Amino acid sequence: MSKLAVAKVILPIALDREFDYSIPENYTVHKGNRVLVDFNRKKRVGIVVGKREGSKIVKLKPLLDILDTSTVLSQEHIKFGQSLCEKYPYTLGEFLFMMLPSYFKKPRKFTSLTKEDSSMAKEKKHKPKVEGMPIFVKGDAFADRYQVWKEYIQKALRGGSVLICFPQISYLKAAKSYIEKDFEEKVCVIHSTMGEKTVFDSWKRSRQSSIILGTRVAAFYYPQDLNLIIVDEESSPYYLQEEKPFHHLRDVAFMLSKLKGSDFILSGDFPSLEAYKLIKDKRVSLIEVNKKQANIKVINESTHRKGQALSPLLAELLRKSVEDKKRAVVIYNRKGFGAIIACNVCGYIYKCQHCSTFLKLSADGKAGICPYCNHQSNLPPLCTKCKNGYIVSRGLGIERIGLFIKRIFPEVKISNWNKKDQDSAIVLATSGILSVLYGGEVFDRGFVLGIDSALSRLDYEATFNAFTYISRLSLLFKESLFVFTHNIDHYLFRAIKQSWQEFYEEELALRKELNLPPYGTLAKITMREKNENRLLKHANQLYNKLSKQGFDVYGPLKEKPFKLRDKYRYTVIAKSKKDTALREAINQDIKGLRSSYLKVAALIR
DNA sequence: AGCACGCCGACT
DNA sequence: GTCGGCGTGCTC
Repeated sequence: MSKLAVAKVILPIALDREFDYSIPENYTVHKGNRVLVDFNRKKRVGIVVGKREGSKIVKLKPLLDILDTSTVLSQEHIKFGQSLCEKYPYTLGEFLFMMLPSYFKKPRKFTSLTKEDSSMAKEKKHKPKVEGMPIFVKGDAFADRYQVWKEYIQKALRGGSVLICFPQISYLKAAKSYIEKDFEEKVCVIHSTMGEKTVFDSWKRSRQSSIILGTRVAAFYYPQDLNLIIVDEESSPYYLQEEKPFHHLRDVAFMLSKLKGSDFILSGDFPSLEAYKLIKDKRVSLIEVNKKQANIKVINESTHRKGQALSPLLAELLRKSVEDKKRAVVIYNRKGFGAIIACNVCGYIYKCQHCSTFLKLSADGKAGICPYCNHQSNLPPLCTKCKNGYIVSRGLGIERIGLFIKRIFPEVKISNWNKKDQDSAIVLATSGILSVLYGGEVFDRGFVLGIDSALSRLDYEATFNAFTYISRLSLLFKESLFVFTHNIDHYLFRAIKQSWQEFYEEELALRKELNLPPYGTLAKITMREKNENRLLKHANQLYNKLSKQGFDVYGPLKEKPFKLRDKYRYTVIAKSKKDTALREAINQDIKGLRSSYLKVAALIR
């Protein structure tokens, strides 16, 4: 065997394998460098994760180019990627390329700009952590939580950088204005809608002693001198990435803080059950600031017919609010006029050609648009079925509710929450209004509609999510929040009158009994393919495999929507007390199922 | 994952 | 003939 210098290269594909390439004699390569290689007759950007002498492969291709003069990913980044692979059934290639701004995914040369950059390569040890245990900062308003963080941020900045994650861009923007008042020159913003060049510039700026404000993608771009991680609105469902590589930011941030030895702060108005359990088990300490007394009133509508234009009880309460000269907010969590489009004569409902979904009216009102695949279809002037009627938007959206209200109160000023009209007596809102919690704006009375449909979802987190949704909304109102339901016996409506801890304890007990997270591990495996029957066969196969291995298995269940972009989708759910056993089994089982027509994705938590 | 290659049934 | 769906194997 010749003593040939060989680089082990990882490529951004769903193959958990490294590929050997020979290093030409005049090249110097380091671990963490990006390189250009010929892979399967195509030029691709890869990352060098190791070197060796010689290879088992006889016909090695050479590296075509070294793209970085300084290492873009440290050894520690690679290690972090490897630990992510252990936790989630995805490849090192998929995770490593998440740690790089997309600017680096193209074969662009990158030259180290400042001498500070070289500190990345040296991987020097940074300051030891300040706190012992992670903390949870619980506070209703962002401003209150931030006051607690501030001291930690100042301390951490002395020896390095701070990463603060927000679930949504609207929250991030609201928080940015606060934080910039204190740390203006240090703030860098990174989120996924920013555009390649802007992310790249922020990434460069954030390599040393900065405060990175970002959405969940920013955690993967962490700098070498990271000293403190803060996850705000920690219980937000936006932290769960529902496409591959699936992950939950809370877990990713936790792993990162352990790896870096950095301080860790979870924060929010209401913790997730996962965080609450950590607090309960004394693995996270709780700091509670400025608790507001919520005033929630449940309105029983069970004596009224469902589907009425506007609930008479709501109309009555709104009239009273207007009379009392109070500012009322009507909250319904669906944007636009309605959910579907249909013929006004024969009632035919228009569906997407590629999905089992109903089309909704596009924003300009001229086309039918699929809410899942975004496919647009032109609307015929007359209904294609009966050739007799017009196509109209049907179903309920916040704008239609607004029309109903306008009809009852023609002289009252009504506006949308995100418009500037600050003096409206009635404000229309979707859940987006929660971002004003960051600004601290307060209305008088709130009216929540449509909570029943959130509760009817087949989802073990539905009640918990509805609880935090209502509790959070209640913080916006000086007087009270009215919640309308046809389902008054649901335990949620008893729970929201108790203290949050009581509800959390009850919900935890339920999870424990059912072996659900945070007590057990839950895996949701979704499979999709064009042929419905064959897909069902495959889904049953997976079901049998998992149940033979002794896991609690459910399904196959039809995903919603069942057909998406011309592919049918089934889900199999598996539960286990043994976390690693389940993860390993799924890793194995889905490998055996992969083929060119069957796509498998697994969400494990 | 992507893609080339090869097999086979369907159809102008 | 040839087009397209789909199984298999390979990537340093």
